[in-house]
This record gives sequence, structure tokens and C-alpha cells, in this order.
Amino acid sequence: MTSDVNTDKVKNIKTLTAIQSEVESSNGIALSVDCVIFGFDENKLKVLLIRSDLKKYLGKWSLLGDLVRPNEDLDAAAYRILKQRTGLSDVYLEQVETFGAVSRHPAGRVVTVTYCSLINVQHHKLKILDNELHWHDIQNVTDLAFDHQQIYDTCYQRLQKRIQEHPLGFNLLPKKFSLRDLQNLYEAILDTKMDRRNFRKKFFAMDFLIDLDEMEQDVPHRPGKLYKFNFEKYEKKKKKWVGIDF
Amino acid sequence: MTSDVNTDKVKNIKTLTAIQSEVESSNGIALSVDCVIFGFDENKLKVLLIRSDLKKYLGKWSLLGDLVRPNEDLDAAAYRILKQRTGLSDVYLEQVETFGAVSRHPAGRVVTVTYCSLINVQHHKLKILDNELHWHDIQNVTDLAFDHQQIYDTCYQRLQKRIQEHPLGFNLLPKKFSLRDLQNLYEAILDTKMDRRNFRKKFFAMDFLIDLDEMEQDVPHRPGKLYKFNFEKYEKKKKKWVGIDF
DNA sequence: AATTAATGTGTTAGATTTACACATTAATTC
DNA sequence: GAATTAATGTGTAAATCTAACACATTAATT
Repeated sequence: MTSDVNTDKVKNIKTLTAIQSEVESSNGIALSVDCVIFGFDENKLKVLLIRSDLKKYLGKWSLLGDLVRPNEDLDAAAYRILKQRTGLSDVYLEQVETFGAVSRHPAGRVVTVTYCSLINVQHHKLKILDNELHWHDIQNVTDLAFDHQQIYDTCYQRLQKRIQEHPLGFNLLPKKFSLRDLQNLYEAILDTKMDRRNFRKKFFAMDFLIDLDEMEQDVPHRPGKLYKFNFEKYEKKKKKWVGIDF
Repeated sequence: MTSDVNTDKVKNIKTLTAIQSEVESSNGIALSVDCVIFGFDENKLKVLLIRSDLKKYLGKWSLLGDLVRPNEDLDAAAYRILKQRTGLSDVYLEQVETFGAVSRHPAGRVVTVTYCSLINVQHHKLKILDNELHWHDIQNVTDLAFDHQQIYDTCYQRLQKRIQEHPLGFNLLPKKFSLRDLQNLYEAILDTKMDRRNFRKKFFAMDFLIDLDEMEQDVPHRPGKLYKFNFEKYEKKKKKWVGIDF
């Protein structure tokens, strides 16, 4: 790792100076978006972080973000960041929460709208050649720059909640996956172990998995069947709600 | 009702002109908060709305909101609006979502952070003397100004979801309530009918209700017992999570 | 004293969740 | 190529939760 923390290798990403001048010139509140980008690889949940380019946070990791442009919708700004950093468009993206404590940013008053994104690491592996941009294991995400630790924690909790109630997880997996892959994903995100038999029963009972009549290749044991998720059927049949439970 | 839509009876609420000048002078993005304030009265869920003070939306109702001040946290801005409009502090308040479509506000680029609040109508009944500020039945909330219909719908859906998983409802009830009151509340918010016996069984099984050994007064039938919610016990015992279910 | 309109309680069938055990398969090893 | 290994794949029984449903009780009213 280099310590050249002011490098700006990706075009159109604003530097500290740009943020400062924007905040000062506006004489008001600047608005940014920050993205918590999750991926899943080697049966581990990962998050994409970049070195902070602020001296105050030298060496610390931070989320990917940028100022919102004057004529840009919030979602569009988040998509722009994703596209710039991962090369991917057409990915899952959801707004989570807006953080606006007065002193959260050293350059001035910057309110940030945060997004959670889930991407399939396979699809863009080759795009990340930048030393300053890195996939981090979930376990090692501590002490981020700014208030990014709090933002990250919030987004991770949101992910844990949402993945139990919506079929988000498939955005993190290859198109074809085994039930073991799926269970590994859930175990990684929820940080728990589940019973293999009950897990399968659960998903088969939902009846949203399409059996592809294909088998895993190149596994050092009995290969499992491959499935894909039936999003069309899910959209038609999804639950209205559950019941009182707290 | 008067059509004097530019009246500004509450001090410190910015007018259209103020917003316009703020947006123009900032040469960037203005930030506001909007509050969806729910109340419960006469067994109906209500929402507090005010007449829009913009000519474009003459006669339409809108949410309560204001620009965020340069040195004000987002939550503080939302609390300020609540306090100004209802006289209440110490109320339930939760950030829901931020809306920032480029053309959502006629005065320029205004991004708004929206909050959902639940208040006990009994506690402040006397404060609302302003004709332009009104409790609306949930059923009659249509065609709001700006993008406030979308914001309201989002907050109402969030409320429906959250009340099933967290003890939010008690913020809308008197301190002492009967199980019938509680069921009426749930039925109003979720827009459904529930079986009285199963509803009681559910809440008794949770074991978070404290029997006050008091009875309803002045009811034209057999009075029911009064209860309060045991927040301390809830905080200690609340669920970690549920399971995969979609 | 009879009527009314609620509250308060219990049971049963069905569905869901949990815990748990054994047969099967393909790759690997000997 | 037979034995071994390390997975996948399936089934069942107990316990819990949910949903549907009926009758006795109470206080106010007639």
C-alpha cells in the first residue's frame, strides 16, 4: 500500500479542495452521497472501501462517495459513484439513511445520503486495479474515517434485516448457485449457523427456486444441483405482511 | 377556510420568499426536513397537515417542514418543527427517507429529509387553533402539494411495517389504555380487522403489559381493565431477529 | 328484574419451526 | 477398481405458534 492518499485516479471524483470550495461558496449546506457496497466472495461478505484523501484521516478507510451535482437526482448520484468505481450499472441499490450532524465533515457542513448496494464480485473482478480501493472482510471493518463507521454499521444492520424479508441475497451470488452457496451467504451476512436440512426445506417451500438441471463443476466432493431465483414469480406472490411480533 | 395561503402565523417558519432567496444565494442545494406527524383520536389514525403557502399549490395540503439551519443537526430541525407546531417535545421521531428529485420543489433545488412522528393527540389538543393546520383522517389524505403525497405514502407504509415489529403504537395512546383501545389502534393503522381473542392472547403472551388494576370510566358498557406498556422489560427482552421469510 | 353491549377466557385443528439421522453420490486415495 | 471421504439429498417427530371459533361474565341501561 502506498501512502499517497491524495491521488485521484478516477475521473470526476471531487477532491477535498473541491468539496471545501463548494461548501464555502455555497454559504450553506453541501450534499453528498455515500455508498456501502457489499460483495460476497470466498464465502465471506465483503465491503468496498477506499483510502481517505483527507489528511485528518490519513491512512483510514472510507466509503465511496461524492458531492451531489446541482442537476442530479440522489439515486443518480449513487449510481454514478457505483459505475465509476465498479464499472457496474444495473445493480441493486437502496437508500438507507441520511447523516447530517453539524460537524461530521472537516471541510464544512456536508450532509450525506447513504446507499446500500449489493454486487456480484464475479462480474467486475478485473476493474479493481487501484491499490487505494479494496474489498474488506466484514470482520475487519473498524475505525473508518469521518462518521463512516456509524454509516457502515447502519447499512449492515439494514442488510441483515432486509435479507431476511426480501430476496436481496441473489444480487450477491452468481446467476447459477447451489443451495450450499445460498446458505453460506445467509450464514455470512447474519453471522450465524443454520441447519442445512431446515434451510433447504424453507427455500423449497417458498417455491421460488428454479432447478436448472445442472451440477456444480470442479468441486472436490459430490456436486450439488444449481438453481436460479424466480424473480417473476416472487413479484407476483410476495407476502403482504406478517403479524404483530416484538 | 380562508384562501390566504401566504399567512405565516407561526414564528420562525420560512416563507416561499425566504426559501427562494436561500436557494438562489447558495448557488447549490438547499436542505429541508418534512415531518409526517401521526395522531390517533376517536379510533381513527390522523395526520397533521398545513395549507401550502405556495401559489402553485394553492388550496392543497402539505406536510410540516422547514429549511435546516446551517448549524442545526437534522434531527434537531425535525424536533424544532414538531415543537413549533404541536408544542410537544419528547415525542417519537424517526427518520424515514430523503427525497431529492431535481424538480421536486418549484423554488429551486430543495432536498428534503423526511421524518415520521407519532404523538398522543390528548396531550396537545389545545395547541391547534390555527385554521391552516389540521388533523386529517388517513382516508382523506390525497393530492398533497409538492411530492408530499409520495412522502406521506412512504411514511405510512413504514409506520405499518414498524408497528408490527416494535412497540411504537403506545406513543399514540394515552398512558393508560384498554386492550380494546390497543386493538382499535392496530386495526386503524393496519386497516384490517383482528380477532379479539387472538389479539389479547398475543399481547398477554408477550408479557409486556402491566395490569394497572384500574377500570375504564364513563363507558356505556362493561368497563375494561387498563394497562400500560412495560418499556423497561421490552428493552431487556426484545427479539434479536426472526428468520428468513419472504 | 330483564336487557344490552361490551369484556374476559379456552379449546381445537392446522401450520410452522426445530431438532435430529441416515442413505446417496462423485471425487479421491490406496 | 475397491475403499474412503466429504459432501449432497431426503424424512420424521415433537414442540411451538397461528387461526378459527363459543360461551360465561359484568356493569350500565331500560
